[in-house]
Amino acid sequence: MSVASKTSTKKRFLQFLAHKKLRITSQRQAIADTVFDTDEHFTAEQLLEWSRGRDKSVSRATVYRTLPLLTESGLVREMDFGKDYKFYDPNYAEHPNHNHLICQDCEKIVEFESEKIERIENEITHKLGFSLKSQRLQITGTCEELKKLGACKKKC
Amino acid sequence: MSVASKTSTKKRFLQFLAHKKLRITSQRQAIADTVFDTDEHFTAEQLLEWSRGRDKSVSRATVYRTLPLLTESGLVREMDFGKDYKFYDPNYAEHPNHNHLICQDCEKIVEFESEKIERIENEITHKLGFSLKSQRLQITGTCEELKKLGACKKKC
DNA sequence: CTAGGTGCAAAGCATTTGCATGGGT
DNA sequence: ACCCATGCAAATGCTTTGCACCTAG
Repeated sequence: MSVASKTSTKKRFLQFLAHKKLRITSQRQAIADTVFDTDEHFTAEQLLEWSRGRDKSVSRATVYRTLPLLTESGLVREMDFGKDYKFYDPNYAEHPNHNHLICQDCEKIVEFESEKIERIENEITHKLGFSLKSQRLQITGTCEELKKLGACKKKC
Repeated sequence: MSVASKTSTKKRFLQFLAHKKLRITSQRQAIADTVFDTDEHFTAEQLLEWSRGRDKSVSRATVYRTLPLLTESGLVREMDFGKDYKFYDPNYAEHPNHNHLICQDCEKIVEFESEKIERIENEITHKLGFSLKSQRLQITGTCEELKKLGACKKKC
């Protein structure tokens, strides 16, 4: 994602705060800077660590109190990959319908989009009498081909 | 699901235990009876409660120690609907590729299958250099049509 | 000024685990 | 008999919260 779009995503978050009449504190700015400066999925603990790198005064409590604001704004999405802790994905602002493919060996995560799947999902949802609000598709696989190419960096 | 198929699913679990040279205790039987006697998704706490209805001697620890065996057998699947606790789905023995549609208002859950989506998932996974092992698709929506028909029983 | 925000530490809560006892095989 | 499985209760680890102080607006 471009630097410009990331910057504007951060701006959108600050606007979200303003709209809810919430204060723009230095801690919230450090957290927002961190979140919208990366494409990576992160945990609360990582977000704390990275944010403290920018502003020592960020506490664990503030990180946990800010995460719901981030997801509520629609710019970050909570993800569950079956671990004890949650992951957060900062790429929903630009790609609200993207999906995840996870390698069960090396835990590499690839994001992808599919208009075809979106269309079928809408069809089915409608046929069952619902209106689609959001969707999550998670595929688990093994990156055998990537292994051959030497592109799977970790445990493969 | 028919009574007969549920009975045979339970048998498959007992065979799974035998195959792993694990003991068939009264507690494990009570838990298996409970799990394979329902089509409903359940939590660890519910499973404990229901199992104790059959056998007072079932403890919370045993339930938590049995759940991994159930998922490992492939007959039950761990689900995450974004709550603090996990749900378990006992319908994977018969429909290993089914998906979930959840009403965000009343939390009603509908299961569905789609060959088309399965095909596209396989295509994409292959194109990205992976072999598909499993998939989870979860759609969140509102059951407006069900509301009109009066079929949405809860908060709608 | 002043209500909302923060850090700290304690609390919560689902899940896991150590240990002594019990029961399949 | 052997030793895996169990119940109990304590421990774990992520997340939440109460409280007194602080600070953005």
